[in-house]
Amino acid sequence: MTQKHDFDLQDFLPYLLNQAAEECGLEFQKVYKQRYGMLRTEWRVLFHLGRYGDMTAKDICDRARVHKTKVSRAVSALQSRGFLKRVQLEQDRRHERLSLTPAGVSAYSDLQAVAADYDTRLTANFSAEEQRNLRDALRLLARL
Amino acid sequence: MTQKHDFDLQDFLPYLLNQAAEECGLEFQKVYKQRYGMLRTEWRVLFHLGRYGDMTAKDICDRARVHKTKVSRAVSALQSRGFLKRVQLEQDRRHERLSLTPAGVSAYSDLQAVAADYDTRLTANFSAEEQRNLRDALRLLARL
DNA sequence: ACTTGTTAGTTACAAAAACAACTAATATCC
DNA sequence: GGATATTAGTTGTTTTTGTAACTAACAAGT
Repeated sequence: MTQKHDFDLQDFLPYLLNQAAEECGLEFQKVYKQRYGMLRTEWRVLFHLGRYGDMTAKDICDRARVHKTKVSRAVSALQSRGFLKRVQLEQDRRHERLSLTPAGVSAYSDLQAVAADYDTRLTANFSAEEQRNLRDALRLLARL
Repeated sequence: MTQKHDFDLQDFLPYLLNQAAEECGLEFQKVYKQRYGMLRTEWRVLFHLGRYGDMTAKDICDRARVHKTKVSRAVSALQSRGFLKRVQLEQDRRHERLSLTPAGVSAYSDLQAVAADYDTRLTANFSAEEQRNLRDALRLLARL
């Protein structure tokens, strides 16, 4: 019986993407975990608010493509640790505007700098054009 | 106070990689989940054995960079559903050689074809050179 | 032979994620 | 105005993962 072996697992894009994402995520994860005890979704919520300004949990769900239960729990955790505060909107009391506290802003600034650094290091071996092509391709694949 | 906003979250490579991996993994995941009730690690173990031939759990751990507990559970699950069998090696009874059953080979063939198809569709919008560059970059980032 | 160390794999328990069911507020249709 | 549907967000339960401790087999030095 002859096997086909059309392609290698290492050439399968979903697999490759996953391996790369896992490898690249690890180091940064250590930082926000050890320095602030944050989970991945918590860091993402923090980053959204820090980078794009106040918004509701729903906004974050849509922008980051994270399920609302994950965001809900991340928001609770961040609030209980004093990184953000919630204000119910008067015009529609279902929504609540989330905004970072000074501690939140400070954590964001710190982590954002680490992230920027790390990103630079990750792509140090790529030319400017290669970097652009890579990010373009990834954005396309991610439908962002 | 002026914010720096060095970069966008969507330009942060670990984030981008993650979003792309998640998006691209979804569709294929549905297939192996619905068609064979497999988990991600189970599909990977199946693929390793189908594509690269019999090997031990440890070999799979090393090649796929998966923790041994995950592989152990995946192997048990695949075995209990009749997709693979284990044979303890005589020269060293700590090892066991894993090999696919006919049902396992059949599932592999099927899923492998689906994967090949899907990969082709994913990269349909890229030129041959762009595809090569993308995979090269990802392999580099994944340290594969 | 016998302590010490290492390796392959499993098991048990804790953390995190996925999924579904729920509440409360608003919108819509009759 | 009142039943019905939607929407934002939460809570509870089940899967899945991560971590650490464990067993069994072997290796190596003394």
